[in-house]
Amino acid sequence: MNTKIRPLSGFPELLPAQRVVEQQVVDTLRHVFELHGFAGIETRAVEPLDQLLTKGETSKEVYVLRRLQEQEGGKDAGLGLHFDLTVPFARYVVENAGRLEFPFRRYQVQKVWRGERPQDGRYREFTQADIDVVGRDTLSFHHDVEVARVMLDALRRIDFLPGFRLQVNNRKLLEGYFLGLGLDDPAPAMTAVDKLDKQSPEAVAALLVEGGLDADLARRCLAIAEISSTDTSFVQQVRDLGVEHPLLEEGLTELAAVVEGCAGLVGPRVEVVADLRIARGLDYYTGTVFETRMRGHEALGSICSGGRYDALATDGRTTYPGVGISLGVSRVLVPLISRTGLVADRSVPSAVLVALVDDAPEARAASEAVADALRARDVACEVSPSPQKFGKQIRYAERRGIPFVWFTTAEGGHEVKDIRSGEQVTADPAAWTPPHEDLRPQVTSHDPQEMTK
RNA sequence: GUGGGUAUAGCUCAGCUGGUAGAGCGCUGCCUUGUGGUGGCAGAUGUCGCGGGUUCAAGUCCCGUUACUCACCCCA
Repeated sequence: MNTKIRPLSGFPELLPAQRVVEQQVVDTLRHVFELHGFAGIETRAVEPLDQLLTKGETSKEVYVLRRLQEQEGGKDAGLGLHFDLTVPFARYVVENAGRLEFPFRRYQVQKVWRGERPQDGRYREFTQADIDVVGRDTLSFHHDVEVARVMLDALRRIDFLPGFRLQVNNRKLLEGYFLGLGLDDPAPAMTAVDKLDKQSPEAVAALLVEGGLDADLARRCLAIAEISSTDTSFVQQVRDLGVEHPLLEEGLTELAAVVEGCAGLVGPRVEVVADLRIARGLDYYTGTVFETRMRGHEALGSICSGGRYDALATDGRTTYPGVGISLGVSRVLVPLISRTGLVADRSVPSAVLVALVDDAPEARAASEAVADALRARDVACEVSPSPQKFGKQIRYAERRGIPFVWFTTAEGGHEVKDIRSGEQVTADPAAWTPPHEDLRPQVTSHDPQEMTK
């Protein structure tokens, strides 16, 4: 074994049959995003460091750019690889505000980089798929509902993935509740409540008491976090806690609207729940917040998150409020691929291998002519690399998952063989087409139970 | 950044209290002189992560190191 060449932790790479899965996911996302009228953009991979760090405390996670052949007095410092797509997008909006139409709706599928310690489902280089809607000065609330609906629509169409549970909350609701309880600063209570996912209520309550709350108040803070419902019944449950505050009312109304607005997309693979624990660590969220769990893989954490941010982008005079949601493409796929063996049924696009009779140039030309005739009708195919025995050529196809092998007979006739069934029939290169399902690589869930669980 | 685990063939792994390396799968060839898959036969492949130490002798014990991995933190 060559010890010098090893995988780099946190930088996943896929084999061709696995890459097909990722490509199909991205294709579907793009298709659905465009169906909903979102325009695609791509931003540069690097941003000025100060821009990247406006988001807060994550400075250590940014990869700083440095040239290996640095000139004297080189001034490359100050650039870093972006660690999400929201911050570069906010910069892009401000930079191009004069040339964009608002509200501006865009999708963006790109690699991002984070210097965190890698783990299952956590990578240092990974792909995110974002959709956001940004307004100038104001942005209607109904876009909060819209981005959730678009993402759910996309996810439910990727039918080889397990089911999802979208968990929604609203920061106004939490903040209003905590203010209504009499807390001076609701922020610590919000981050504490967010930890209920991993820590026991007792531990979180202890955290709050450490922060200066008395035990009873801490308990009341946690009371709201225990509430969740797949319909709007959470509203009454919150009211029963007997806390009043205008912000709380606003949050309740908005959250109820998101739950109701997404109801039409709920189905066997899509669940929507108002979960009042969800607060999100990032501090720029101001209203709606989303997290998403993948059924059977809850330990991965949220695979799709986002929310409302009222002031992420500003040029000092104008602010551009937005709402968006971000799917961790790598977080969804890489664990699925390695755990359940999710792959396409072939490692090449070819639906047909055109066999080669002998080494003569005319033989290759004849096979290429067949291949070109097939390609003219969008049938992906390739000519056999060498005129081995037909058994070997068939095996070449089989190894790659190519379903059909094309033979030209000595008399100039044509036959095509389905190597799965062994059936071989005469065929016309100018007319024959494989069944629709064999035209492109197919992805099927390795474990069908995953989908219906 | 903090703490634990692991490192042997392409892959998954075995190797007991130290005696110079194995299995399954995969791969190559032949049985099968131009139609694969099943079956039979034959075959190839390892600086046992790296460096040092103990020992007559180290894959095995000790130290260091690197990588991978899991948990915390944080997040997609």
